[in-house]
Amino acid sequence: MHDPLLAYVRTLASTPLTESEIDVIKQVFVPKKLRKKQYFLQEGDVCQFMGFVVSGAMRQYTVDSKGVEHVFQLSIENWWAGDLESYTMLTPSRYYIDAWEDTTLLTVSKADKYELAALPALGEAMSRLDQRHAFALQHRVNAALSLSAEERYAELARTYPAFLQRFPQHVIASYLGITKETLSRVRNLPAKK
Amino acid sequence: MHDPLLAYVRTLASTPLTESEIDVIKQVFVPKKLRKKQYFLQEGDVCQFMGFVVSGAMRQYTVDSKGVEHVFQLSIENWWAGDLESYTMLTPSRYYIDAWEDTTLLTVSKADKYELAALPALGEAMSRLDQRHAFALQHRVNAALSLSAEERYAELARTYPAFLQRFPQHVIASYLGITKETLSRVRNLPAKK
DNA sequence: CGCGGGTTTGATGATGCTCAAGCCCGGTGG
DNA sequence: CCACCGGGCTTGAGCATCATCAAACCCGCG
Repeated sequence: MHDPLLAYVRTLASTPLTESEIDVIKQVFVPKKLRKKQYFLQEGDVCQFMGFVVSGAMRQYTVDSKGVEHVFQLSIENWWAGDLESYTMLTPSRYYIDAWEDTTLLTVSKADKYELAALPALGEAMSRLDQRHAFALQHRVNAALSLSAEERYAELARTYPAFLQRFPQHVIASYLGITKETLSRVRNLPAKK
Repeated sequence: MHDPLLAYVRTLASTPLTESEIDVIKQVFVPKKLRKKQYFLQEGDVCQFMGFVVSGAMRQYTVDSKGVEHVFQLSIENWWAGDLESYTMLTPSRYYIDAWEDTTLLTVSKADKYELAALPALGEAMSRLDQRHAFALQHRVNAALSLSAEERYAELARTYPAFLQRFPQHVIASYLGITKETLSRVRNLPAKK
């Protein structure tokens, strides 16, 4: 059950995990199953848990005043799900998070996460994780501000091709900040060149 | 010289700073002055220092294949300057960073930053800093993907009004991902309502 | 067979970009 | 002192990109 998470943590840590560290991880990460379409978080709630995706696929999005969904984050195996800001600041979230497929998560509360951070190897792993997260966001800001729809799609296809297999186009389109019609055209035009 | 930085760190830490912590900070943060237009970092270089802005204003931007500048980050007093990804991964940066006004920085190397992180109060402060940074990026991704030019400008004016005083409109426009002409129109239209 | 979810295609329109011109204003040098 | 220049801001006309709305299609499934 916890194996994918342990493997993941090992890629982040600079030292091998000790037995006791492995025990703590198994203890604080509690499994949770979500059915397709089931909510993990709803707007207005405080995000009490971060979830490591063991299997399945999830979607994090806002709903604007016109009722349109704006996908902010997609998560598949070996990614995280949760609203980090709500989780760390204990503020109500602006996001919905739900399962796009039946999904298995390993969830950890904020208090337990502090316990983890106290262990040297895991504290280091977590700060690396936060860094990676920040870098990914940095790239997305860049892409969103300075690339066209076609370029953004090409970049996604290059960087995270797995997403394209797992989510339908209208979800991908929203993630890219464009409409499904535009995505459809952008995908088909290059084929005709 | 270091007072603004110490005050800033105190807002991040949960415990008062000890004498020895203050000493370490004064030791590892070395002052640097930049003249207007002077580079702090150039594309292709590895970012060796992060800089805390004591006075002045700085600009971080990429230059695309057509020679157009895309402003990614603006920094004034009590903000940081530097390419965090290049700094932590030791990879060549895609950014230029230069001084928009004459600027005084307190710079810290990566090695010295690790020394700081080892002290409990400062390690905590730094991880909070990283978190804040991530939250700000998260908001920007949202804004870039789901708001119009007018809405993005309004949000900036609300969130960081100080920027509007310190940078000319064409710089603000680039930061928002729009052209200076569009920004000019967006600013003047609401006035006529 | 019909239905729901997803994708495609077309017509139209809004938003924002490009290119070009003109204005304002604060230097700087004759 | 004034003429000029550069940087910044504005305005306008035309255009590209992308959104919207609507219709049709496709296909897996009850």
